[in-house]
This record gives sequence, C-alpha cells and structure tokens, in this order.
Amino acid sequence: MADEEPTSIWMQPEAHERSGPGRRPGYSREQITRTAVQIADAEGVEAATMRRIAGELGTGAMSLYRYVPRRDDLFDLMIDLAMSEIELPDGPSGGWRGDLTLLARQTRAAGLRHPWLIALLTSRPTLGPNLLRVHEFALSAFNGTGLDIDDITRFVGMLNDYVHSAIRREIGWLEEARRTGLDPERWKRDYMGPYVRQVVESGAFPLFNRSVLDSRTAHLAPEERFRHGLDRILDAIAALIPSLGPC
Amino acid sequence: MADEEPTSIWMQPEAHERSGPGRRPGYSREQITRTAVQIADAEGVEAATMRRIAGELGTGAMSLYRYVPRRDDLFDLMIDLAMSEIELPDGPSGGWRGDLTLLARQTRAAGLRHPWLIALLTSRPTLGPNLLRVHEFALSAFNGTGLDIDDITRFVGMLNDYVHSAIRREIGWLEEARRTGLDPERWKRDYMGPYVRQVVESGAFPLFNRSVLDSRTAHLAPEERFRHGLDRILDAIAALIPSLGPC
DNA sequence: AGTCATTCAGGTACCATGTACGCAAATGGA
DNA sequence: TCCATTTGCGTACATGGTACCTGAATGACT
Repeated sequence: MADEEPTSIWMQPEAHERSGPGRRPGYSREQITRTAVQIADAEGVEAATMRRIAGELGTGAMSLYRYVPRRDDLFDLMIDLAMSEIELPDGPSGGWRGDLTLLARQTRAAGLRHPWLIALLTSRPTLGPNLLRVHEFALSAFNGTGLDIDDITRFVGMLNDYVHSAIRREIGWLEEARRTGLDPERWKRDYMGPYVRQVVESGAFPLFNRSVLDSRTAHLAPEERFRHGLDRILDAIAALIPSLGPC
Repeated sequence: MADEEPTSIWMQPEAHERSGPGRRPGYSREQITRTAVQIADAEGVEAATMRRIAGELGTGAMSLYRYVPRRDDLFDLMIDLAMSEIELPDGPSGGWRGDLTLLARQTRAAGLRHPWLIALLTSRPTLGPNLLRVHEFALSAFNGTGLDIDDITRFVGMLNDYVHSAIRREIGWLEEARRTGLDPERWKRDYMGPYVRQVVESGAFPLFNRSVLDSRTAHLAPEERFRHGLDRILDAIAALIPSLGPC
C-alpha cells in the first residue's frame, strides 16, 4: 500500500480502475479475502497464513501486501465478507420481534458457516460497511416504538450478546477439538469429559451439577435451543419497553 | 510434565511435596503464572511469551515446560489466578439482586485490572476451580426463587454476557491502542476517529449516527455507565421471574 | 519506435515465537 | 559411594509476519 499511516483499512479503499503507467494488478482484495475465508472455514483461522493464502492463489506471500497492509486488516476484510452474507430487507417491517428474529437467525447461520467469525468479531473492534448495515437494521427495528436511542442501543446490545454467546456455545468444543487436532468425539471423551465428571463427582458445586445433569434444554436440537433462548431474550426486551404497557 | 496425554491442565495438578531422589524444583506453577500475569497486565498478553516470562524469572524458556505443559495451559492458569481475586461471600445472602450486583462489580474490577482476562475467557472454554466457584455463586443467587435450573442458567448467562460485553466496551480501544503501539489519544484521533467521522458525515446510517451523537449515557463516568446498564439487565431478569408476579 | 516513470510480482532475509531433544547438575535412598 | 530420578536449560527446528530489493510489465510522452 502506498500509505503507511496507521489508519483503518476502511479508509484505504482498494485502488480501483486506474489510468496511467504501471503494471496491472493480477489479484484483488476481494479475491484474497475470499481465499482466506475458504481456508479459515475449512481449517481454522490460524491456517489462513499469508504464505498459505498466497500459495492457494499460486503466488508468493509478499504479493499479498500490495493489496492488504497487514494481516490484521485482512481479518477485518474477512469479517466484513462474512457479514455481507447476512441477507436483510431494505428496511424494518414494523414488527421488531420478527425483524430481530430474522436478524438473529441470519447471524447464527453466518456464524456456523464461518466458525471463526464470532471470535474475530469480539476480538477486533471493526466497523466495516456490512457490520454497519446489519447494525443499522437492528437499530431500525425499534423505530416507531418511541424508545430512547440509548435504550435501543442497549436492547440491540442484549440481543447481540445473546446471539454471539449462543453461537460460541454451539461451536464451542467443536472448534476446540479441531484446534487441538483431535476428532470431536475423542475430545469430549478424553479431554474435557473426564474433568467435568471429576468435578461433578466431587459434589463441590451442587448447582453446577444440576445445570449439567438436570438440564432439559441440553437435549434439544441446537436450532430449537437457539430459538428458545432467543425468545426469552426478546421476552425480556418486551418487558422493558414501557410503551407496551405493564407486562 | 510426565504425562503427555492431551488432557485438561486441571487434571494434571502440580507435583507437590515429593519424597525421593531427584533435584528439587526451583520454581512453581503459581510463581510462573503470577509472573505471566504481571507481564500481561503491563504490556498485553502477547508480551507474555515463554522466553519473556522465563527471563523475568532469571531462567531459560525451556525450564517453564517442567511446570506447564503448553503455553495455552498457562493461559488457563492465568485466567484462574485472575478469577481468584474475585472475592465473594461463602453463600448467597438471600437477595439475588444484591448478590449479582456484587458479583458484577467484582468481575468488572478484575477485568479492568487484567485487561486480557475477558478476551482469554471468551476464547478458551476453561473450567478452573475459581471459575467454578464464581459460577456456582452466581447460580446460587437464584436459590429459593423456585426457578428451573435452565432458567437460572439462562439468567446467569444473560448477566455474564452483559458484564463481559460492558468490560470489553470499557477497555475497547484502550487495548487496541496499546496493541498498535500508539498512545490512546492519538489512536482515537488518527485511527478510528476519522473513519467514524466519515461514516457519520456520509449520513448513510442515521440510527448509528444518533447512537453516536445523541447518546446521553456516553457522557457518564464509566462506573455509572456500567452500573446503569447492569440495573437494566437485572430489571430484565426480574421481569422474567414468574414468582415475582406480574411486574 | 524509443524512453522512462510507475506499478506489480515475488524471492530472500530477518526476527520472534513455541517447543522437541538431549545432556549436565542436583538429590536422596540403598 | 553409587545410582535412579528429577530439574535446569542450551541448542535447534519449524512456522509465522513482514521489510527490502530486484526485475518485469505497462502506458504516456517525445
């Protein structure tokens, strides 16, 4: 990149069609990002190294630096590409509950398709165009309810926190198993399993035990589980909206 | 470590007082962990490399591997050490709201003292003794309310999600500034600032704009802000507890 | 057509990191 | 005193991001 100022990647758009001397670019930011996403989907984000991405494209690692200033910026681009898959109507429908349910499901789908997405999202304060688009849709769902912007922001935050947390739980040890190279079943049985059993059998944490042993939602299908938790969060939000009257 | 099985660090307790031949250990897991925590507090978790920790202790990097199987396990130990600072009464007081407020404040304090804590906690599914202790206290706060264990788990999850999310926001670009090596003021002004301004001025996301420009809670002191958000989450939980009657 | 500033491709190299391996030193029991 | 055992840690390797540099491609201008 020409500019080496420490500034956000979103302020350094790719040099588009250019007229003038100089060799024509053989790759593109989007192509590189797409390749990185593919690798990360299949083998985890830690496998998406500069060398590996370049190799996949049939070029050398340093070529990528013509398109992306640093590897961290590539993460931001990956996040935005994944967020671009979240399909939403142009504006809110008028029913906040339905709109937020749609948003939550789309987000979950993207998070499962790209198991690295939520982790990157929470570790990097990025504000790419697609994140902004999605966020704006979430905020707009509450338009017309007469709510304060601070309340709206808080509700959207609550929803986001639940969705992210639920996705993390759903991916959870699946990803951890892949990271350590064990297959998921073996990981649960040999790695975390025995420890949890030991904790349970010690009896030192009775309520933790109940949450492990007596849980009913644990036996639900993941999608049902997500849906159920989501409904409770939306109930909580509804309970806090004064214009809906008491209860 | 003797055992090289891929098993949780919590299943491999440190070899304590031993009688028999062999040189005596010169260090300890706790000492190493404490050193790692100090470095991470001061310079970020990425500065707590094996060589650096060892250097601080006046020894070689490989010596640490007599006490900790892998660096990732050291992260688990760091998390648990930080969690051990969360001081809680032995049992719940009977008022769930007060207990959870106490817990939230203690967690916030630990999260601010150790800016890496929340990030590690969300990136690693670890269940150290102190995490279990804290979690058990949170669950126990709802004892006697007649709630289902699944509901209790959900409420504790909601609280945790809020607390973690709020701490992340509060640390937020402070940490990001340190990571990039810029001082915080310069970071806000030169790095993220101009981009946010550009987005705002584009007018493409009107509700995002309002959340940036018209927010009233943004001007509160961090502690008030945290407290206020916490109260709303507790309100939401209260609204979902059926035994409290309608509103 | 020839010259040249400009831009891209990518090899080489440097430094930092986690950690496997091996050997020397220390230690207490026989 | 000998020896099995355990710790301390230097060496070495693989892997990572990325600075630097050379050469090739390209279009404008003379």
